[in-house]
Amino acid sequence: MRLTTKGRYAVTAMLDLAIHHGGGPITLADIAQRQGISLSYLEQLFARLRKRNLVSSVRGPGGGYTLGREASGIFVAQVIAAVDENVDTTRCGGAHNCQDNQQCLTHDLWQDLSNRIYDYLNQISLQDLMNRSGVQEVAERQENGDARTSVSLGRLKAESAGA
Amino acid sequence: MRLTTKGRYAVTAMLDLAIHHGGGPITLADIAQRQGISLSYLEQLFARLRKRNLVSSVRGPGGGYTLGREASGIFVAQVIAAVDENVDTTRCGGAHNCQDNQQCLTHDLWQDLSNRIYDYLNQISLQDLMNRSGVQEVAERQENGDARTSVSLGRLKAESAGA
DNA sequence: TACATTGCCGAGTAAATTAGTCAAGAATTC
DNA sequence: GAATTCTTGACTAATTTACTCGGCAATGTA
Repeated sequence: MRLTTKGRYAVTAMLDLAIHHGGGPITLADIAQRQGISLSYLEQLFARLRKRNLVSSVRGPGGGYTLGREASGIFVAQVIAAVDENVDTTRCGGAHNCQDNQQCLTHDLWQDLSNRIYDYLNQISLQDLMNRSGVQEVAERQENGDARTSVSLGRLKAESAGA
Repeated sequence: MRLTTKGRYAVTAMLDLAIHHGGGPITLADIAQRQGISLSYLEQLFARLRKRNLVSSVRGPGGGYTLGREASGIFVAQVIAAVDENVDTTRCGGAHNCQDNQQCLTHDLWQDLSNRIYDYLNQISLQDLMNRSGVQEVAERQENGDARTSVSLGRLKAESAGA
């Protein structure tokens, strides 16, 4: 399993979406501001999330993104896989041609590890994350705007969000 | 836990060392040839492994590397940590300042995952890997030279190894 | 003592990836 | 028709990876 900031950003953004779910679509600008992620970068990530039906979008004023299905049916592994495409730790990507068309010495080790990481992350849903102790507190702090100091706002123009 | 080819190379090389242990030091040139890793790159990795006392070296003709301690006392996590320095999946490296000096929304998730991966890899020794079913077969194939076709030999000059 | 062998070290580098920016356009609502 | 929001694609700076290259240091053997 490749674990990069790309995947982290995606999971964080999806969790933000899950937390603010219910009151209509959420704009990427909001997520960008709350989570301190560049808007343009989020756009790229959400393009991939949308292809996998993990989110659905509404255009126009009042538009934004909503979860593609309920939070309990979206798993962390799916989110990471959507943005990282490459989801294993082997050199060969599951094939056995890591070295000169043969299996390398440590192939099985990485294969096992990949499976374990995947299984772990594939059992944690966004709903599970929401229920965790720390998450609600952090979310509330973010809504109060306490964490929007040094955020890179990208091409965000109006700060009409009040706050 | 950062899992890159760098760490994979290191573990593979260490396992090669463990397999060929007992008959005096092993040269990096041998490992490079058997495992299809660039010699100069191996030198860099082994410099770090040596700093952590995972290997010890002997200079001069007949010299090379030996394991720093017995194979059952060297764990995969230690090898990866030695070459990758950065051994966690959080953005902040265990501190809680992932976002504007505050903890980001998914901090705990990555922290948990890091711990799990670490625990898993920290319980697997080189000896364990040697005992695995596939490893011996692959090692034998490599010793017969079956896998030295398209290897990049780096600055290896003489092929006096006689195959 | 010469020299061949091996490790040791630091600088440099091409390719890939990450983490973005920028600009234009399409759908939708007011 | 104007503002808002998603959609798409091209481009780019910084970083990391996976090396290469060259020279020096230690050591064994002739």
